[in-house]
Amino acid sequence: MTSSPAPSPEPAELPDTELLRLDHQVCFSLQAASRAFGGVYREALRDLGLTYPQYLAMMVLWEHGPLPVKTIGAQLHLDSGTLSPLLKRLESAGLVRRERSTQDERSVTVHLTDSGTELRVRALPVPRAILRATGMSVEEVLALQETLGRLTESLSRAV
Amino acid sequence: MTSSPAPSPEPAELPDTELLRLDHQVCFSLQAASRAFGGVYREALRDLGLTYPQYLAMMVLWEHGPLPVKTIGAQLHLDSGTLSPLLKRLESAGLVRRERSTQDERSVTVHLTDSGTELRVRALPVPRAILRATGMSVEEVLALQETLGRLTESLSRAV
DNA sequence: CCTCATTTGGTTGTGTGCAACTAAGTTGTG
DNA sequence: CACAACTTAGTTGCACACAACCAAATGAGG
Repeated sequence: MTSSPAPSPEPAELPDTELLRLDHQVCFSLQAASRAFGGVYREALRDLGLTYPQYLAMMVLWEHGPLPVKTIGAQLHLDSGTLSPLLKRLESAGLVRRERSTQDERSVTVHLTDSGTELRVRALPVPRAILRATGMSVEEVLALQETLGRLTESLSRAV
Repeated sequence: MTSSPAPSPEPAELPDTELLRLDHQVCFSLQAASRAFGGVYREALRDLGLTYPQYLAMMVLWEHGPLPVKTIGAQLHLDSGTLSPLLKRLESAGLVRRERSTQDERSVTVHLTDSGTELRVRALPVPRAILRATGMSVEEVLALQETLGRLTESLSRAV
C-alpha cells in the first residue's frame, strides 16, 4: 500500500507533531462541512418529505426521465445496497414506480409518478436557498469544486 | 456526467439552469471527497481494527487522556446517540474502559486500556499515508481547510 | 440444448449519524 | 426540605453507506 512508485513531490519538512494532526483535520473539516450541508438540506427538504439522497435520486429522474436502477446508481455513485431501500421508500411515498423491464427482466426501470413529477415545482427554489446558505461567491464555489474533484480523484487512485 | 464538461470560470451572470445544478454539486463533490477519504481510511485502519470515527475517538483519548463522554462528543461534534454504541464497541475490543465518575455519577469517564495505549504506536504512520494519498501540498491543504471552515460556519448559521 | 461467466437487483449485517425520548443524578429556588 | 429545571448517558427508531453474498436472467461457446 505505502510502496507506491508515484514520483510525486514528498510533502515538506514539517515536524511530525504538526503533520500528525493536520491531515486528520482535513477529513474532519470535510465531514463537518458535509454534516452542515446535511442540516441545511434537511431543513430545506422537510416540506417535501425528502432526505438529501432521496432528493438527489429525484433530481436524476427529473432531469433524465425513466432510468434503470443501475444508471441511477452510476450517476449518484451508489450501489444497490443503498439504492434499493431508498427507491422503495420513494415508491412507498408514491413518488416513483418501479417496473421490471420486459426487454431485459433483470433490469428495473424507475418511473416518476404524477405526484413525483409535480414535486419538482416545489423543489425548484431549494438549490438557490442552499447556495445562499453557503455564503460563498460563484467563483469560490467553482474553485472549491475543482479542488474537491482533484482530491477525490487522488484519493480514489490511492485505494 | 451531464452536459457540463469543465468548470470554466464564467465571469458573472450565470443562467438559472446553470446555477441550479451548481450548488447541488458542491454538496455532492463534498460527499464524494468524504466517501473517498472513507475508503482510504478504511484501508489504512484495517490492520488496527478501527473505523474512522473510532480512530477519531482514539485520537482524542491519545491526546487528552481520560475524558468524559460529553467532552469527547464536543470534540468530535457527535452526540451520545452516536458515541454510546461506538464507545461500547471500543470497550468490547478492549481498547477503552468506561467508569462512572464517583464525583458526578451522571458522568462516565472513558479511559484507555494498556491495549488501547499501545495501539497508538501502530496508528502513528497513518496520518502521513493519508496526507500522501491526498496528493495535495501542505499549502493547499491549509487553504482547503480554511475554505471548508468558512463554509461550515456559514451553513451552521443558516440553519 | 447445456454450461458457465456476466449482469442486474436484491438481501443481510455492520457501523455510523441524527432526532426523540427515557432515566438518573445534580443544582437552584422558594 | 421540597420541587422544578438542568445535565449527562443511554436507548430506540429511522435512514444512509458499504461489503458480502444470493438469485434470476442473459449471452457466448461448445
